[in-house]
Formats: sequence, structure tokens, C-alpha cells
Amino acid sequence: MLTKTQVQEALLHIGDMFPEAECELTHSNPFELLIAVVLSAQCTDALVNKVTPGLFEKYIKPEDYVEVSQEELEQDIRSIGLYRNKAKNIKKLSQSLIEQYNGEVPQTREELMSLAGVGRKTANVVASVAFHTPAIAVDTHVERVSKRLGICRWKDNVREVEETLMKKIPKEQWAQTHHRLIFFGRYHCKAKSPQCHICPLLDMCREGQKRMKKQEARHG
DNA sequence: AACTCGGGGCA
DNA sequence: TGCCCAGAGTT
Repeated sequence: MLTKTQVQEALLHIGDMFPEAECELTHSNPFELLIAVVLSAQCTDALVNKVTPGLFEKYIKPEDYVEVSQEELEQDIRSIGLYRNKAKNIKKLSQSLIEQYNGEVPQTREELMSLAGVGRKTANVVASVAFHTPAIAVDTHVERVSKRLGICRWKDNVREVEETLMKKIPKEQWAQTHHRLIFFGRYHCKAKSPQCHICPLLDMCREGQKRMKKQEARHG
């Protein structure tokens, strides 16, 4: 596994590669953020951003989602995937906010995770972006990149990946690290075709070196 | 631990 | 045009 200093070095390189890796979520209020992140499960932010403007004009508060019919809400989010689950979860979640939290979005990860459609990743994103709770949200990009680079172990589960990242990275860098690893994973260290041949991290990346060796062997 | 949900994106 | 992606919940 990489040491703290090696992780720092890797993050600096990634920062150079993606200077634009800043927070993509700029929702003015926690409720809209929560809905947007729940919607974004299993699809890209770009896709969600197509429906949210209209959605947030029509639905302002939890009551609006509770009062609308399941079918109508499904139609309003039809263009993203998994719309039946998501519509159901959003109605249920809104009901919980009204019944248990006076219509407000709760601030702790535990409370957030108790809501329908909110798992560990979503809870971390909302807690950190809306309420500035230090957290590292581990999505598949962050997990894959952390494992390939050797920031954590291959066998680690999501919780362990999260703990290792928090241990090896200073708290004030968590938010930035989250975005850097996402950009790096999405555009460079991709699941199917990682760009190892042009990667500035190749020297410190065991997985990358393994892949390059395999490639060499195939060619000659 | 493996499967399901369901679109859009892309080869 | 068919394979691939993404996160939460269920079994």
C-alpha cells in the first residue's frame, strides 16, 4: 500500500491533470441536493441535470412529492434510469422528512442513511456538501482508483476504502480528494480502458505496471 | 455475495 | 444494436 506521502504525491499529479476537478453539485438548498443525489444513483450527473431544473420548479418542499401521484412523479423523472424505484424512494423519503425531521433534511450520516434511497455514498455527499461535515464519498470511481493505485487494499469493502482514505489524507483535503479521484477515474483511470501508457502515476502504480508488462508481452 | 432495477452513451 | 455504466435494496 502507498504511504501517506505517496498518496499526497499522487493527488498532486491528479490535481495537475484535472484542475477543473471541483464540486459539481451547486444546489442552493439541502433538500434539492438530497433529491439530486438520490436521482443520480446509477446514472451520470449530466443526465440528472437535465431533469432537475424542471423538477425543482414543480416540487419545492417534501409535501409536494408526497401529494403527487406515483405515476406523475415517474413521468417527471422518466428520462433517467431506475425511475420507478427512485420515484418510490423520493416519496417515501419526503414522508420521513415530514414525520421525523419537521420537513428538514437531517445532518448526520446515520440519519441520512435511514432515509429511503440514501446509502452510504449519498449520505456522505449530502453531509459534506450541504452541511460541511468532513467526509469522503466512495463511489465506484473512487473505489477502483484507490485499489489500482494501492491507496487501499484490493479486498477492502466500501467501508474499509473510506476508512483508509480518511486515515491517509488530511481532513481538510477530503472534499478536494473526492472530486479529484472521481475525475481521474471517470476520464483517465477508466474501468475498461485505463490510460496507463500516458499516466503520470505509472511509476507508483502497481496495477498500471502490471498492465503495461502484460501489454508488452502481447506485442513481442 | 449476487442480483435487480432501466434508462442513456457509446463501440 | 447490443454491451456497459452507476448505487441502493433485497434475498
